[in-house]
Amino acid sequence: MTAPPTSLRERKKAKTRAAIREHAMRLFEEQGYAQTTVDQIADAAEVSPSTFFRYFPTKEDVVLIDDVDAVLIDAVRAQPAEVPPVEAIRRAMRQVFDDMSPETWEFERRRQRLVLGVPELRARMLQQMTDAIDMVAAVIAERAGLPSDDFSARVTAGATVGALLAVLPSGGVGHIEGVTPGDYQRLEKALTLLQDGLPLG
Amino acid sequence: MTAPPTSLRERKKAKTRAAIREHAMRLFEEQGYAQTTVDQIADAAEVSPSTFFRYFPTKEDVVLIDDVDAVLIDAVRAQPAEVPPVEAIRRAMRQVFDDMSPETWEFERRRQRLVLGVPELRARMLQQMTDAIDMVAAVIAERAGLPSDDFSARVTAGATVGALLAVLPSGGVGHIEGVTPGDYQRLEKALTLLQDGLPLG
DNA sequence: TTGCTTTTGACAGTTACTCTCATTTCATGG
DNA sequence: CCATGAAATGAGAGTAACTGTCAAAAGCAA
Repeated sequence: MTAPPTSLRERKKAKTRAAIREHAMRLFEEQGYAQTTVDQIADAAEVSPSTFFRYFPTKEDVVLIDDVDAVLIDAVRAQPAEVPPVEAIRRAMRQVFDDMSPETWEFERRRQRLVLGVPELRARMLQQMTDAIDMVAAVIAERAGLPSDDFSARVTAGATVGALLAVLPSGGVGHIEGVTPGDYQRLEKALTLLQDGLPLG
Repeated sequence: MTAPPTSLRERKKAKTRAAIREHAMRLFEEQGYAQTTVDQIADAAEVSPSTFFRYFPTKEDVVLIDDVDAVLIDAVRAQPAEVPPVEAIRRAMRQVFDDMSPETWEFERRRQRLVLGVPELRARMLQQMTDAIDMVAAVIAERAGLPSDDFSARVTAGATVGALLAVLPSGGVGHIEGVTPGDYQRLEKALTLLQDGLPLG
């Protein structure tokens, strides 16, 4: 994915970053998000609290940094032009999920479980999702040769993301396990439903 | 809307609550959300900071308490059973907006402007919106005589809320004015589009 | 007025985050 | 290999959003 860092400095930075993230995730899982303080994370990762904030602007960001979205958008963009929008998104999704290494998959799973379980994180994830709507809308419009802020492209994007969102395991209920293969099937089914026309009117 | 409180105690509480909210909104508008401290709000409303937190669990909640959603859901539920879901939502929306007093409308406008302009608030508003998805899904299912967690009802609800969300003035862009009559027309147009079938495939 | 309950304010403590400054750690040209 | 500049780190002080406790004040009811 990312080009291997050359200098020693870069390598150290990457290591530190990874260490902070790993210990943070572990502690969150062990004791809960709210119960884990930044100081504890810093201690575990053997850095000072100052350094923690140099790597992640907020405690939330440790779990929220997401590199999947961008990849997905690119995959949509790469679909042949004659494929209609929702179908393109579906294919892109399958492609990205299939290409994901088991470790990445596992990591994403842990991340999702955490984020979905903590209301504050959930909220910020939704924010990312609206950003995703913007990007999806732009791609849909682009593929159709429309201006990037085209109204119906936005509505389509919104409906798509909303449909996907509705299918994600919702908080509160209790048994949150992150996105499982079963969830993935539900995601695809939701898109199919949207494509074939909802029972709306 | 709400039954007039009887005892002196109740009246005082309502007054205090209103005062805190009003001063908070004013200060937020004047100096910005982040620049306004809870202490300042408490000072302006002539209560102690302790009291502030007794009335509102967090600083965010001063602007986030929303009583429109519940009304909307009820309005949807009140539509005749033969009206298809998205159409029912559309009618309910029109009804609720039409019934809103000018003061309520103005207040909502100020509130929306604030919320949409501040990322943290925006995020939490989205959280409320997903709760709305849940409720909308339940109503849709209920109207169709399906179990309240029916899959296609959820997808429909998600797509609907997502479409509406996509049409709201997005942050970042700059000129946020809250929901205007123009925005309302856009909301209706989005629903029409969704009903008539999106250019999806 | 006299008790009882609710509301309030003062205060101390925790935690996430910000800023500043001195020290250490790496990179590099000689 | 070393001197010099740049970048990363740690320490510490400060702010602001909360939380919990306790005693004083205000409404209520007899």
